[in-house]
Amino acid sequence: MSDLTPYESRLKRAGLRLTAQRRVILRILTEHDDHPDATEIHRRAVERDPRISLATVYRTLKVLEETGTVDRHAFGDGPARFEQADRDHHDHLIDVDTGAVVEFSSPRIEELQREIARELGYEIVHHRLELYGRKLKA
Amino acid sequence: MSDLTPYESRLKRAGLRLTAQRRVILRILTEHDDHPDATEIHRRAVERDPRISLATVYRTLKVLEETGTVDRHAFGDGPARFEQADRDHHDHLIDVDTGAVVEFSSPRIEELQREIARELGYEIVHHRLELYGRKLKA
DNA sequence: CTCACTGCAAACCTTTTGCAATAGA
DNA sequence: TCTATTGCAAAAGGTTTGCAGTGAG
Repeated sequence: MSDLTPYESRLKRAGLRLTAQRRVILRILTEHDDHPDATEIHRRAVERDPRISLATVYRTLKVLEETGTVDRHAFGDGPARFEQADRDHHDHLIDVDTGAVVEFSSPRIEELQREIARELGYEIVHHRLELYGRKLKA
Repeated sequence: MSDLTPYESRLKRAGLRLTAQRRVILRILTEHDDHPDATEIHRRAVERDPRISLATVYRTLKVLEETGTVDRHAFGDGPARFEQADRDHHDHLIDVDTGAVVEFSSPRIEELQREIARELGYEIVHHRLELYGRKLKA
């Protein structure tokens, strides 16, 4: 009851059960900080506990998304990809050749976005900014 | 041979056949300027020519995308949505309550994007900027 | 002891594809 | 005529769901 990670205690606070499967999935999302899709998360999860089904991975990801623990992204048109949510806000640059994801943030752009939305009569709920680029020759 | 719209002659220039189905789909995309998905385009197409299949709509959209005639968007996580490409570049603000799409453009943001990419060692191939917002009380 | 959660398999939704028939050029 | 394009139906890929069984609290 006492050796809970911040993520685990957040689940409990939300009134959700802390199952073995959820523990494993949480650990996968917090240990690496890449952007795996559900299948990849399932693959990693099964290594640690072969009883975890893909359906549970999807259900858990949905729950974690709803409690604000993970962010869901849809880069390009492939499957959704996930990352833990708690860190600083950032956007993504995706290498079109390799699929690599580089994170960045620009307070100036954020500010311009709010400005534009306000001019159009809107308040921003969330946004999506993705740059798709190719590595420059050095 | 002479009464072709700019879009139709562009197809011919690309060495593609100008079929009745493609004419209808082109007309749907140029007449309205909303952002319909493939099913909606098919629905509108069948009103004009019941022989058009959904498969053809998808194939045509792919061809039109490749020739730079339409842009494909993936707002939120639903089906892809399409619009004609030829107009000025712009980004989208999506009303989270109604699904309405407002277009805007910001040269300043574009410039900042290029700047950021360059700093990270990348050249931008394309980008996606979507604001999801809620109408302000007036 | 309860009912939230799980695994399994089937269903779903969007999009793509193989194949034989059709129709632009 | 020649082959790009089409319709149909089946398949593919990602994600969700119904149901009966399991396990966290």
